[in-house]
Amino acid sequence: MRIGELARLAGTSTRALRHYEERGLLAARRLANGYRDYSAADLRAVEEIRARVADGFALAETRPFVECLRAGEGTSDACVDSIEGYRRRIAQVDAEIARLLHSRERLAAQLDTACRGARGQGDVPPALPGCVLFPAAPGT
Amino acid sequence: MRIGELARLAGTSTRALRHYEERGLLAARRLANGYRDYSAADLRAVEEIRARVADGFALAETRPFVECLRAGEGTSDACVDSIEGYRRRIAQVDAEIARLLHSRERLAAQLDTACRGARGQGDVPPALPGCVLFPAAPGT
DNA sequence: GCTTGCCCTGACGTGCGCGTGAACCTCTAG
DNA sequence: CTAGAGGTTCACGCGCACGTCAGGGCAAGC
Repeated sequence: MRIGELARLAGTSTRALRHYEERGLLAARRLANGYRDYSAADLRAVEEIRARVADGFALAETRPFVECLRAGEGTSDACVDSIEGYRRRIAQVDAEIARLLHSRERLAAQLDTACRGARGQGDVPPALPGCVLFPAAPGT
Repeated sequence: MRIGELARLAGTSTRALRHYEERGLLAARRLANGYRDYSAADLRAVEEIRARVADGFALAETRPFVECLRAGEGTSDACVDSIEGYRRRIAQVDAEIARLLHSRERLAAQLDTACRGARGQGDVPPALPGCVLFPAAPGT
């Protein structure tokens, strides 16, 4: 198939596919007229890339998964490198979540004190806008 | 005080302070020789900016807080705009946390199936590296 | 006069995943 | 024959918070 069809099937853009090629993640055969020619395996590769990127992997970090695909024929995360990749990414995600939870606590505290001490610019209504009971962070 | 001292006191760089000025967040008097001259109020303003940025506010979004400082003399979040800012940011943080939690679930599932089905490149030891019991996400 | 340390104003570099033309070629249908 | 849809490479733009030169001036000690 050609680049437009692959882009549609993978739910992305032709520009992205060319970008993957520039980064060495995707190699296309060429037709006689110079057009890129992709196979079903390439579609799998692109889906793999998109899936990893959607979970926060950088493009370069998707390389082991793609190479594993090429080697393993069909399944993606059958390689040892993939396991390391998953673990590292999970650790990053956990760190980020922890950071955001702390940040949320600080923000909620600030909102609280702001609501108590707010004088406003001018008249402040008895019920301050946005100072209602506030739900907790997701996952807590 | 001059820019170097302010940067040290606020724990940031002179470049950052000039950047804040470019963005209209910080206005400095000038000495006869053209050097920037800052006051204690400016230090408070910079601390406010840094605190907001540390909690994920964009530079432009710190403006209401800084203006509130200038108006309110001393306290930061006494203005109505601040409350709106806190609420919006908390909503963003919650959305981001939710996104990361979903991502983490997918990653953990992937890691699990990878650990079960891993063939590896070559010999795979009985205990796969990185396939130990894995802790849950923070805050769950 | 020389060094040293601080300050000044531009203005480009960084990281990253593409978006968005420009200018051109290729195939197909009417 | 011609339009139109799709392909090609090249290369700049973007967002954002600064880092990092480059090329100067100012003040103080020796």
